[in-house]
Amino acid sequence: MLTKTIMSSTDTKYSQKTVTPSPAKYNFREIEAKWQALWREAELFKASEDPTRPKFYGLEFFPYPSGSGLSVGHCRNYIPTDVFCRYRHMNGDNVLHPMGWDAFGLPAENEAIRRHAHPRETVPQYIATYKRQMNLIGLSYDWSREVNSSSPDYYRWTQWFFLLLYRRGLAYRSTAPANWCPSCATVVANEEVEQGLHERCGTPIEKKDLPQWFFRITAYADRLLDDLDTVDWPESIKTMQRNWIGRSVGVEFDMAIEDHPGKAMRVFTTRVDTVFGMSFAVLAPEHPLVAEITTPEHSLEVQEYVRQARRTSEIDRLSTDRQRTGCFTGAYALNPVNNQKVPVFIADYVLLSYGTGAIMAVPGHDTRDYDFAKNYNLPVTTVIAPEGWDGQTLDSPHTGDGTMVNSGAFNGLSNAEGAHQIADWMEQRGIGKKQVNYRLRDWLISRQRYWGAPIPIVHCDKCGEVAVPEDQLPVLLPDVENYEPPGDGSSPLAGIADFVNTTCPQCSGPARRETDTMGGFACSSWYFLRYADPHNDHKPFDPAKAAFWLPVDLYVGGAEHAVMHLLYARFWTKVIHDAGMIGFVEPFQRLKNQGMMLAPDPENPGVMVKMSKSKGNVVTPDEMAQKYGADALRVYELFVAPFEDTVPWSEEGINGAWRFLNRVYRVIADRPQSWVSNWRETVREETVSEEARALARKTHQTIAKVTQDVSDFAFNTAVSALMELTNQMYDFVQAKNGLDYQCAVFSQSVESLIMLLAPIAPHLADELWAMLGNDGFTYNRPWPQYDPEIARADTVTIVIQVNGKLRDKVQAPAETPADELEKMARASEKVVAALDGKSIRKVIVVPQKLVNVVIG
RNA sequence: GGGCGGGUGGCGGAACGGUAGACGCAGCGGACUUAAAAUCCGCGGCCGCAAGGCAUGAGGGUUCGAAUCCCUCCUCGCCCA
Repeated sequence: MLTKTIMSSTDTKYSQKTVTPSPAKYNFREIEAKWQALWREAELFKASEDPTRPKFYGLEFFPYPSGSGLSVGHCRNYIPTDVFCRYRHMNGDNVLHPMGWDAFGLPAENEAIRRHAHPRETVPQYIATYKRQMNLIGLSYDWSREVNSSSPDYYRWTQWFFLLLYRRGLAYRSTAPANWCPSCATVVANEEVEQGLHERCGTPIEKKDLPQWFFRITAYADRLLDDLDTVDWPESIKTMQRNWIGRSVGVEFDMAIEDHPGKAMRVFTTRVDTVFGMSFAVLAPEHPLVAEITTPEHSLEVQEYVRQARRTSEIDRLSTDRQRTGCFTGAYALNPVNNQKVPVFIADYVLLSYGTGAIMAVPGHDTRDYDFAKNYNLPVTTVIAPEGWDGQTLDSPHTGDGTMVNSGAFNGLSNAEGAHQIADWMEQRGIGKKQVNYRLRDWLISRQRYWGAPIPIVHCDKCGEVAVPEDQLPVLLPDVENYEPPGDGSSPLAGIADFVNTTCPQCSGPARRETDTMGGFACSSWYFLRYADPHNDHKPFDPAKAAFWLPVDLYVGGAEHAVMHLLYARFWTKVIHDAGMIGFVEPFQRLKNQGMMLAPDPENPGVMVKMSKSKGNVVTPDEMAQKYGADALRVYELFVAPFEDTVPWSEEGINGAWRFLNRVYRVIADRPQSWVSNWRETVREETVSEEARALARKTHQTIAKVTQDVSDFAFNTAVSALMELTNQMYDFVQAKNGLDYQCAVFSQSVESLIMLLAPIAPHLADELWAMLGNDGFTYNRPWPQYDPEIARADTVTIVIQVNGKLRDKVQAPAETPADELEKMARASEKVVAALDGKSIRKVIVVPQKLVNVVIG
């Protein structure tokens, strides 16, 4: 009886209860250590830059090295990307596959504070662990290009890019209510707020007015949207980005306020086609106009409502299953298209931060307005008639398309056409203006934290805000013992006099340094460029080198970064392009998101949850490499499910992968004498027997299948094809009855299997290749090519159906013509039996596949 | 509430509109073994002695033929609210 226990990584002795694979003949520990050393010695994965060959740049998301190290869950990203890079190299590409560390930022700092250890100490330790684990599972990184975002020779250039954005008017400082995380004691970007909570620590986000640095990403909103059409990304990620940018086209217009000459409320609407159906108007409670237009008799009530709204989170305010509340201001506004007087309300479902913070309300055609109107007994007018409308007021809002009614001169038009005409008409008469609105806000980059790149700005009483000259970069992060955030909204750097006090680069007078640091997303917005030229002391990168390697051909990481990192990196890329440093506008050509790895939740038996240190259900690659080998871990992670799918961890599964590798090892290593290195010269004349032809056919089919599957990221079916080939090689060997033999056909299969397996289980592949007397690494061998002639089946099974139901099967030569197949089907006893007096109405023939006899 | 994905054996999963369940895990039977492990061979959706029938979340539709395409519904996951 096999039972599994998860061992701690320090426990090298197996308990009696664990699955203990017999070492058999496949000594993976020895083999893997040996080949990893040889690869390192040969600098095998150092990127070559041969201009006569194509380039391939494969990259994983910039990892933040955490104290818990890598789990087998993280490997679902690294292993497939590694397979792909190795595959491209065997196809003759110059391959760049670099790795580095997103070491600045909140996670590293918070972890350091929790452990009472300085990030300067902990980060290098964590990096060493990650690096050791990555090498342990055989990842093919060019470590000579390793970067670390917290190192001055890296963040010097992050600061350089900050100044580039600053010079181009894309970085600015402004005081605005910002998302404040009280637990992290810093402001954070919109993108880091999830359901009103800080996505890093789960603390409810508050609003705080502080002077903050922003990047003007909104200036690039249209390009960020449009260029999505040019990249090969999962459609879901593109949709998320489009939604996040949230472009909406509409009309902005002013409404005069009765008894307040000169005052107007400006509203934004995406449904100007419904403007004739306006029955009231709504201001956001925080709107500055509220105080000015509220009549004395409504003043108390309005003030109370505003207080309440300020206390309510945006999530609640926008929630659809909440009662729509509001409060009448006593004021009236004029609808400019028909001069109708409408009451002005405040309501918390209107947000000051979106559009103009004021809306026209059309209860006939908007659900929220409708709910509100019902609560406050406001009139509902139908202006877009659904098909077959009987002229009665509808008892639910009609939000779809229709024909315009009750809309003056525009009656009878389709609402789509009406929207255009009304917008034009309003523009002509100077009433309104077409306007594009975005949900996207500028990117808040300031952090009141220690562990980040200091913002390279100096504040001078005389000169104001002054950029630190480029030759004075980097602005070094001071080495201090105490870096806990003071919590009052100032940065820990603000308390360090040596850092703060400086001279103005312009007038040389006394000045103060900016004490905010940049959020971690700045570092990860350009690291993929640095890998092209990681040691450049004069520039962030040499444009020629960037032109050679970029854009990234394949970018692999978790879908959780769908918005933040990917949007920011795209933005910086466009800015760097506009500055003339690169020739492309999208950094990542092809994007892939791996699925999560789940593990049992120790607190809820039977429930699978994401593997995490806090849950205590982490399985490490170290344990698995020790027990089954890195190659088995790689095979298992590739085989278990499609790359994008979430899967549960299973130790039985990796045991199966290990068994497969043993079968591969034995089928080759048990009969080295059967290997003929010159099989190419004799293989044709040898494939005369049916079994030899079958093996040759299977081999070439497998080459075709694995090549296609790896290109498509369908690693699970690629592995299963290799298993099938291995099984058939055993069949072939058994047919040889254990005799000593030399065989070109078998050698062809052996070599193909080794090479197809090389990106997947590289240690074993190199070992087997060397065992057969060959020199060098499989990494440097050409990828096998298949011959469609040999791969083609010469006999096929033809399925015979009657009325679409399977009735019989016959074997036929692949090239049997359709009329011949039909004859065979009509002759089938099963067909004759099914006919039973009925007549054949039709016969469908699909050559090489089936015949369907339709009777009735 | 909206958007995007999924629902196929005991389990992970295969399947250009054309033999549903490849490959693997677990299971069962056998060989080898003093015994076990490992390995090897074989069996395996459900009902039925069989012929055959029923099967890809449920129900409709298109088609000679649907896991696959269309509609309605149920359900799970992710993202946005």
